Amino acid sequence: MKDKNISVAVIRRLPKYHRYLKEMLDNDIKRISSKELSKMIGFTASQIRQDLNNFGGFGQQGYGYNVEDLYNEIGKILGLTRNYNVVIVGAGNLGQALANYSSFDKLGFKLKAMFDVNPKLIGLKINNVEVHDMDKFEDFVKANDIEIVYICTSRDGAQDVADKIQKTPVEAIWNFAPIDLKIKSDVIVENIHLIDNLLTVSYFLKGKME
Amino acid sequence: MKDKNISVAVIRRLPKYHRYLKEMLDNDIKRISSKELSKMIGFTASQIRQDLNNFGGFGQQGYGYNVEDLYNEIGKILGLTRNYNVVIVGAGNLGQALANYSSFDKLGFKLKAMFDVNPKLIGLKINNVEVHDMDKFEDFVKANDIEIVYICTSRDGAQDVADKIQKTPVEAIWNFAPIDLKIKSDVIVENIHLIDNLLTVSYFLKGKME
DNA sequence: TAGATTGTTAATCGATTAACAATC
DNA sequence: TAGATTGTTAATCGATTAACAATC
Repeated sequence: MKDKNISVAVIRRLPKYHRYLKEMLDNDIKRISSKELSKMIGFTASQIRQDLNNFGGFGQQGYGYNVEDLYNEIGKILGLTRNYNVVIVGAGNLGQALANYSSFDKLGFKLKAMFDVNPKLIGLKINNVEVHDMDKFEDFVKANDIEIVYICTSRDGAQDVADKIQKTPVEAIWNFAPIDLKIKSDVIVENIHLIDNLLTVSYFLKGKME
Repeated sequence: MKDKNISVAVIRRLPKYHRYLKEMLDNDIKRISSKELSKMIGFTASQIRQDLNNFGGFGQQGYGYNVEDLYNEIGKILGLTRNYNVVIVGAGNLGQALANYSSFDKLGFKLKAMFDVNPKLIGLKINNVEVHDMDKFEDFVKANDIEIVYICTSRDGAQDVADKIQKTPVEAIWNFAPIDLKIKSDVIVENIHLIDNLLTVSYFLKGKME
């Protein structure tokens, strides 16, 4: 399975396929055609077939796709065949919210520790995971094979964290701070820019009003 | 300013322009050319000029763009010239995190109330905003000219909230539940699908490893 | 077998980039 | 004025959709 030259647009649709297939699986739906799936998921049948064929022929002419097989295949493509060690930096409300999401854990994203600079938070246990002093960050991350860091600090703290991360073997950052991190190494960065998203809401709202 | 037939791709870049221009403004940068901005923001100069010209000629040949003017113009395009009344449904960690973000407030998104079904949360005050019983939702929303609802419930509660919303004049939903809401009316829905985003992280991580 | 539906190629559409005349 | 940089048109590139032969 050589995932070469797959466009980002395709990749970003994969989790949605995964989500819908899981739902069908839970509802005991055994097979699905691109046409039926199209109706549910809102992509064209043609696009669905194109998307899936980037990774291999998972379907069968005249039949469609086996839901369970396709679900598993997409899981594999998304890297859900193993666990990932994770830490959260920033143990405020958002960090705590993420620490409490059991769905991340179920998918294999295993939270090993949280970090903060605030003495009031250090020592707390959130969902059985301890909040450590940020001083311990680099050592902990190196000693525990941490691969992904969720950055839940304020805007101002985020770049510092990114700089520290680049001195460790951490492979990926999931960034919630409203800033584009400057990264020299090949660390993967995926951003959740909440404000950017909220501003599109007001944009569309404004359009509706006119 | 008739924002007609502007593609969504353009719209989703606008908040990033807004963010960078704010930063320049804070750093007393008075003017910027598309070429310089390109270097900072990572879009091509050509794309920047194309994007901006969808909304009007904000620049000046031989000079570039006035940072403050452009910042204000983009703010206007994004609908940041007035306040929006907001409520949050779901007063758990995530709801509380959003309630505490002062940046939303500063941009004009004014949180008027929170709602939950959990008796332990009802009556609490988060950042001076009270958590009400979900029973009061419809009445409150109608009586207080609420335009945007942030849905921070679990997956299972979200569609119920969406159904309730459709019985009110609420115009837009910012949805954090991992589900695609079924909406019959023309309510705007903007999703933050955290899991979908996290799965792209594991996808790219997997690609790196190979 | 006949019907259904995929896999895949070709056509279309839209978005990005390049180029340059207009003009500050 | 000369240099710089926009606004805008044209060219290119990539993504989506349509079509249909292959085949289960």
